[in-house]
Amino acid sequence: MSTFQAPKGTYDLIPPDSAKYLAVRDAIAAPLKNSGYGYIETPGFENVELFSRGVGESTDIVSKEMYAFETKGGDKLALRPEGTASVLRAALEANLHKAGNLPVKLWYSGSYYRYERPQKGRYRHFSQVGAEAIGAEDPALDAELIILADQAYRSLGLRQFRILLNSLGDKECRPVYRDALQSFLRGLELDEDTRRRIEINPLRILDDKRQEVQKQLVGAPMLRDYLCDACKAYHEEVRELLTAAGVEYEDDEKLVRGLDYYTRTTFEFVHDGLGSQSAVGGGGRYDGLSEMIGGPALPSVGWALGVDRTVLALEAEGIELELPATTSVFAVPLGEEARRVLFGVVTELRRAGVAADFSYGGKGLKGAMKSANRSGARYTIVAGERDLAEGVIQLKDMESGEQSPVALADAVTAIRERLA
RNA sequence: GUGGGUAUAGCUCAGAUGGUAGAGCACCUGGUUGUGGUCCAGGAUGUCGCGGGUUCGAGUCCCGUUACUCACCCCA
Repeated sequence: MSTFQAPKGTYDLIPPDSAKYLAVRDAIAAPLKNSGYGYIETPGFENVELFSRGVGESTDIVSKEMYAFETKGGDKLALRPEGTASVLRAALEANLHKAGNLPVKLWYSGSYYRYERPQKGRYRHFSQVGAEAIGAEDPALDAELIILADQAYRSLGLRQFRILLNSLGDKECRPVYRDALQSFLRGLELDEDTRRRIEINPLRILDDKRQEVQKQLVGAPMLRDYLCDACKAYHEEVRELLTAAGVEYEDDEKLVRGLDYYTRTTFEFVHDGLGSQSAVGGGGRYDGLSEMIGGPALPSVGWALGVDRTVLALEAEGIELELPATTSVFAVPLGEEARRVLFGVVTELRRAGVAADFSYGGKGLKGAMKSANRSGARYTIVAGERDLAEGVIQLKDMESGEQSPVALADAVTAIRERLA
């Protein structure tokens, strides 16, 4: 313990748990890499205006939770609270949409920042893997993304997650619904904060978790009844494609996302073993976002999955990922000469692609063997004066405890054969 | 931002009614002067979150404070 500790709402990823995070990121990315998505990396901070216009001034993310600051040069920046606006900005800036190959499909992995009260599954610095398909209006694209997320979760062994699906309508039909909903909500008994939300983001009130609120929402106008024919047909096609792919989902008319840019298809992946922060991933279509940030019309769809929450979900289901042992061979030297010789063998092994480690710090044999054991290595190589005089090193199988001499000259080859 | 809970060894936690601390695991040493994991024997470890108060005496009671945590809210 030093004088300092990680700031509120943040945590350090340390071994051995950190290996799980790497594995989860890889597992989520794998289906994307396999489906035409290219990797993109954008800065950790952006012009604050990108988020206030893109994500929406009315959202909590922008109005209350953004780490915004001014630089010495007077630029107004913000740590990114989400990925979609940045990725779209970068794609537009690089003119990826003009290369004549729409949709532009991108995936990313990184850290995001929101100033919130921390709790289980909710941190001020969190990690997401995301995917965006920019510049095409095609229900198959919406379906593809949902299917790929489903595939990612299943490849990790997760089973107890649900996919919630809804359509938010488009710029034709949503405003009509919004008016109807507002009229309805204004007649209810609600607290001040919620009343304010009627005016800025009425749809959000639908998924308020408080029972006294939910009771009053009985009989509220439902978006489904207001969807225009185009939105209805589009949504129906997404549903059919998912069903044909064998992906199970639940229609949830109250599913609303907290970012203003979403239109039409919207979905959320929830896990019931996580307590309050049950959404492990979410996304949807954002056909208007490009124009909102000054670009051309580019209908797009995307999602982001929370790495931290996915790890929590794995723990909730009691899933242990099968992670390969980090070290295959551990070297234990006895004496100075052996130290030089075995260090050379370790270097050769590593160059040959074998995960090898060495007993550093001049430990005694007993302590060095203990380190060998803790490393998880399948084999330990031991050598002292006696062995070197005979031109051999001892190769010990840590599982069986059996040990046999191997000629030093072809030790690397012999070890590789054993490991194969 | 609002409400609840918790804070004791590296970790997980026990310490009724106030009498200055304990377990399990982990760790270290030895049994094995060239062998880990198992087994046996032994050992070290704490400003009891921090500050103040009550008391002859506070890990225990009271006040404050900080951190953590869960829920609301929000969302990945």
